[in-house]
Amino acid sequence: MTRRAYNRLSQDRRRTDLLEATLTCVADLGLDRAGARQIAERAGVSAGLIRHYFPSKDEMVRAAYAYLMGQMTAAAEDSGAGDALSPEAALAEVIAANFAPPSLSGVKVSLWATFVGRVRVDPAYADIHREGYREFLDLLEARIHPVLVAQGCPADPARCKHLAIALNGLIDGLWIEGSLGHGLYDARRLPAIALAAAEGILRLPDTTLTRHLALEDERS
Amino acid sequence: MTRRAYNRLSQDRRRTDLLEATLTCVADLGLDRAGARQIAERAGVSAGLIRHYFPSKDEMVRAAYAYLMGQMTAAAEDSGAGDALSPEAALAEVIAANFAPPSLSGVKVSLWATFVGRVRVDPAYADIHREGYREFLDLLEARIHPVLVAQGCPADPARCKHLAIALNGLIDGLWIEGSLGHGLYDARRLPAIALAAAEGILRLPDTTLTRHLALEDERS
DNA sequence: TTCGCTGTTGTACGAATGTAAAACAAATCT
DNA sequence: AGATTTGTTTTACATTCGTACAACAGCGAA
Repeated sequence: MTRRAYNRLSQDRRRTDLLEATLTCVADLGLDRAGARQIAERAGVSAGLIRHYFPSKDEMVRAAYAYLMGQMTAAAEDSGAGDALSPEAALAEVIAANFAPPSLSGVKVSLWATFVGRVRVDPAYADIHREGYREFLDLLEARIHPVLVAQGCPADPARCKHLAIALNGLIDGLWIEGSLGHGLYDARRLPAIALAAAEGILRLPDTTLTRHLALEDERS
Repeated sequence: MTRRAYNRLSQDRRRTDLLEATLTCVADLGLDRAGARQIAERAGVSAGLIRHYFPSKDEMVRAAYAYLMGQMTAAAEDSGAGDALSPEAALAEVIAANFAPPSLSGVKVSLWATFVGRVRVDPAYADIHREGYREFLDLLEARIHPVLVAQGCPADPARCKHLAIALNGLIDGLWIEGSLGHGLYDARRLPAIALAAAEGILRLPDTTLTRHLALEDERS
């Protein structure tokens, strides 16, 4: 029997190919059915190669989780940091970005949930999760503070942190249910719902954040 | 070799034993390592018995998810429905119940997340999830409406629904992060954070909900 | 060109998986 | 008490899993 033709790829390229194939398989099949052979096939590679890049399949899955979280937090940190926006617009953009593609994605939520299911059991997953959560919390806090001072609201660190925790909860919960697409309501209303709720949580005047909705629609 | 001693149980008892063993195994080991043999052992039963109660192991896992969601929604519907509380106190209780045991639980979040990870791929999981989500949404809406009218706020159905969606997101997100116990802040502050944020989302005066916090502490 | 290196494939193996079906025992019925 | 039913265990089997390892092939260096 003749061997399969193949071409050598750079280490980094092959590695991320494997990681992305892992994510695709986990999202499509679930953690239990995402076997080494299927991941390798999806990456266009034979199964034995996995052990050449990762000490074990479990470690590869862990690395895939870290890879996913890295992508997501990087995307979050990019949003609302572009030009010199007003503090209110920047905060609104960070919030609203979670309710439009690519953040709003059934695949991403499936992966996120699958991995979160292991946080309690596997310390490595717990570390990755904690790190991602902390980064997003810090980002929110940094975006909240200037808005509060600009609006003349109390902005002591303790209050900012509590508000960031609440805002993060709101975003997470809405993002999950919205991305799952259960069809109980129109997901296109999520940005408006989220921004209005954020206004309330921060005790800002009406339309302080929601008035930046139309701008984003025009820009896209 | 002598056979194992055993005693017959009622069908319902054996069934729920198997379902609870399934949940324990999934929470402790993850979906992939929760094998039929381990679940059976945890239920004090031999592996072959599973097929006597469920057409397949996958169907048993699905049934375990439905069982878990049934427990959780039943617990949610009980909270704040006891005696003749004020609308504000009833709403506060429904919200705060999510941030104290038994709702606030690492095991429950792990299970919830693990199963949500299959929603996108398996329609049976999607149905169970949608049903539980809808029920909690309806419960929140029913608790929100009387508060709004009592406070003289606008309470049309569309607004109530949007507020329920936002409030559910807030609760879900805070519940997840709080139950995972990442140690980034003291989880005992969650009820206060959640109630204050809910006040803001509903645009209620300060302490409308939070003043019911002390009462709950005293009662327990 | 030839050599050496290493990324890659193919195969093999033990363990674990879900499931089927036979053997058995405990309760129920007559 | 004996017969019957059925909940339960046991054994068996085909499959799949993760992994180890030897063989091979592409590529740069000499």
